[in-house]
Amino acid sequence: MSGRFVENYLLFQLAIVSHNFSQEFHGFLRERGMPKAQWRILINLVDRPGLFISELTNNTLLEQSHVTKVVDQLNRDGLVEKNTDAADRRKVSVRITRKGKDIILPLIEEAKKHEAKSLQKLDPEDADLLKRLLAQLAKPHVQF
Amino acid sequence: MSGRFVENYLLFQLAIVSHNFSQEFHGFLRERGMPKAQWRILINLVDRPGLFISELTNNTLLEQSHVTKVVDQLNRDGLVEKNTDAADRRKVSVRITRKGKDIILPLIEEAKKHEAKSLQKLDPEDADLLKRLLAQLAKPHVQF
DNA sequence: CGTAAAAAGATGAAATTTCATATAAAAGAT
DNA sequence: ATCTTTTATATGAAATTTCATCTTTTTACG
Repeated sequence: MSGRFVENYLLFQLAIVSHNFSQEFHGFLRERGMPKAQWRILINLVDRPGLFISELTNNTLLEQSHVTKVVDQLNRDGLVEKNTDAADRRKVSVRITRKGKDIILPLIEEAKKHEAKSLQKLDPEDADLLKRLLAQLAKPHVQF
Repeated sequence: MSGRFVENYLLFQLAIVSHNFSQEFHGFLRERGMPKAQWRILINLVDRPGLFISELTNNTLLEQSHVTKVVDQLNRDGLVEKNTDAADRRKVSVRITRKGKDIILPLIEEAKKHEAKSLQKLDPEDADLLKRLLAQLAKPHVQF
């Protein structure tokens, strides 16, 4: 173990691993004309009845204004539809369309394959362990 | 465990955890006028005799042209200096200056504190385990 | 109620990041 | 040695992403 800060900075190591995997798959997506922001939004919508812009913002690691813009693009392309919420007319509910599903479902299958390949580097128990550790880290937020 | 793809997509969970931690600390850095790209470059330079642009590109998760631009900015601000390599005059060696160190070292102390706080969510053995798993995942690259 | 404060999204300008390509140097091939 | 290819970095335009702010709607409170 080196004395260098950067090599022992666990959160940077986490960023590296995450980034490397993401880049692999995002490159694949880009070739198919799907930027990562669209991907993240669509995989959140695919098996839910609809989410508000604010919920998408919380779940996609994107900025609110960015979500608004990408959702508008997806809407123009017919992959999602927007509806103002009847109960609270400030809120905008975003729902994936059939066309959107037809596009995203095959890509999700590819993502599963990619994930399986990626995790082959770990013993199966270790993969479960990693999942548990990540879940534990994900929960609260450190107040810095 | 839900049947929803996104909640079982380990590599996205990894992205979420990494992003959340990074955002916490990058927010802190931004308040001190240090964008994340500068931070990443400087922590790679701080305890090494000098790195080429290409090495920084490999170690910072940034694009080559982005590294060039940020290094130029750091150079203008006097935090690093650039020198063409004598042996291979295409290469540019980047070295942190005393001023750069004076700025980055206190921030690294803060990063260590932040990391320690973040990892308090895990048992110490689990933190070591996580580190091991990440190291294992970091090594090769899946050919997608 | 009526007004103030808070919350949800939208918007345009500014900043950042990427992409494609240019330049320059080194390495390889004939 | 000359020519070709590859490698390292730089550059400018384009695309993406963020920031600050605006509008609309809801909530809170006197």
